[in-house]
Amino acid sequence: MENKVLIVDDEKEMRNLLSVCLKPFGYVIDEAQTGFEALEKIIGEKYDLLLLDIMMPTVDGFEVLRNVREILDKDVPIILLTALGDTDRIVKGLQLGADDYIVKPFEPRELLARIQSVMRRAQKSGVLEEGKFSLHQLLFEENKLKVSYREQTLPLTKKEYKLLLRLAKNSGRVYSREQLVQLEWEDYYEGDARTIDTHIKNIREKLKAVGFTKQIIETVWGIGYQMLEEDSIKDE
Amino acid sequence: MENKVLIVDDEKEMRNLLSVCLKPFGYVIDEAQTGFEALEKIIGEKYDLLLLDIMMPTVDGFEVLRNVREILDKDVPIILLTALGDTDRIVKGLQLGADDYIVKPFEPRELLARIQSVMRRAQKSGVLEEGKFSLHQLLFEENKLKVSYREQTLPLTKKEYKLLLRLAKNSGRVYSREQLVQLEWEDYYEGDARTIDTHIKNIREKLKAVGFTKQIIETVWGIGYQMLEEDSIKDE
DNA sequence: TACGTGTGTGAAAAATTATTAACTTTGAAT
DNA sequence: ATTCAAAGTTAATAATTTTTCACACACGTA
Repeated sequence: MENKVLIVDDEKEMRNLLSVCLKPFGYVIDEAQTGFEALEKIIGEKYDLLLLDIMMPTVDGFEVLRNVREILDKDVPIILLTALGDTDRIVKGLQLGADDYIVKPFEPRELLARIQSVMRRAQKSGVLEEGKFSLHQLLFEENKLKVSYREQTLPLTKKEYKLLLRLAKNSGRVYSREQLVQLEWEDYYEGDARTIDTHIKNIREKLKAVGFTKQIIETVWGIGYQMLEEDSIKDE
Repeated sequence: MENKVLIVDDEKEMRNLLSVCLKPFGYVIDEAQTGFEALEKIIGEKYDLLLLDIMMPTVDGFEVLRNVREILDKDVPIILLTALGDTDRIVKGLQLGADDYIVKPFEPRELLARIQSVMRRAQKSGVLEEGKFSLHQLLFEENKLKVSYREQTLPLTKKEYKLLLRLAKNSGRVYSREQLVQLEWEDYYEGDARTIDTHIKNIREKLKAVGFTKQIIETVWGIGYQMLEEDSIKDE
């Protein structure tokens, strides 16, 4: 597989140096001398990595970074080229969404290591989309411990979230209060299982608060609670 | 695909009735008259579903249920056959790990619906194994919001968990305090980003408390924090 | 319809978690 | 070696979450 790298730096020497370091490892190099040129190239082509000098005349690295992240290519890995000790710019760059930075002058070995690391991560992050699912129009994002309905996030507490997640992941299954308490609470729980009632109540309330009115958490009289299955026409 | 069902009931009539209900839908039926016989059969063969009468002489349904769940087949779907209004036994049964129950006398239509529902769930639950990963010998179980090291669960609070999860899922990436605060906290956060320091400290402490001594959360001086990548030999 | 339980609900109490602030230690740069 | 700023640490305070309790209400049964 061929990785295309765009080197953005106003100094020709630096571009050459980077280029020489990378070519032996099979990277396909493209260069831009100004921020403006870089943006043009990125519009025209899909790169696998950007090596971006911060300090350049007119359109500087931040400008490029911002444009790329906001419009052009939200996900391309970006490594900043910075001057030694310039922590202010590094922090700013990382905050703008750069993936990593490297200080000039750099060890070729380190450059390679960082590039590989960043690109490895970029590949993983595609898979990172897992853990999302939706049920009854509710969107569950497990990575963020977030449940939302039409863009509105439910402000769930930890226990509420766990409870709702379990019910959702096992929709259709009936749980007794005792089971829920044992399953979700660390270790063994001595107290009153009716604390579940209160949590259920609060969850239902928070659902209503975002405009979600369907009663998806059902009370099973004498037994406990269950979340309705997606397609269920209430049985019994 | 052929689904094998074991019907466990001491009354021949009931076994026949169930059998007649299910056969037309392609289920392959096997029967056991006693709890003991049921256990023998389950040892000898893999079933896709158990229909289990609770009240039987000698070895009752609970006994069978317990044995199956603890030793023989932890995951086979089990539907209890119970008498009307016998909520005590139903609750106990569900607590012992039954998936559902049906009261005698039952509607064939309902029986079928419940069977299908339970089996659909059983298939899903295989996929439910997602969201587990490990890093540096730490086991992350996103479904349970749990992180553990050698079977010991870290008693993390919600924010600690989120923080650790994010760092872990993006190991190698450096985050500034500001980024972490924005990413993990709902809405916008006005306060001091150094609250992150305290959280990091507490996480590190909890890691030590379970005997995990490697320093995987690194401080990047002047910038923020990062989790080491799995295989990284500390660069720079 | 009346009864005995099981559940919904609101608010107080208890417990836990998150943040802040002050102080100590560490690291980088001169 | 000295200095300054950043990070570690601790403890107090603030905020939130969780549990409990009491009472109202609903459900199934006689």
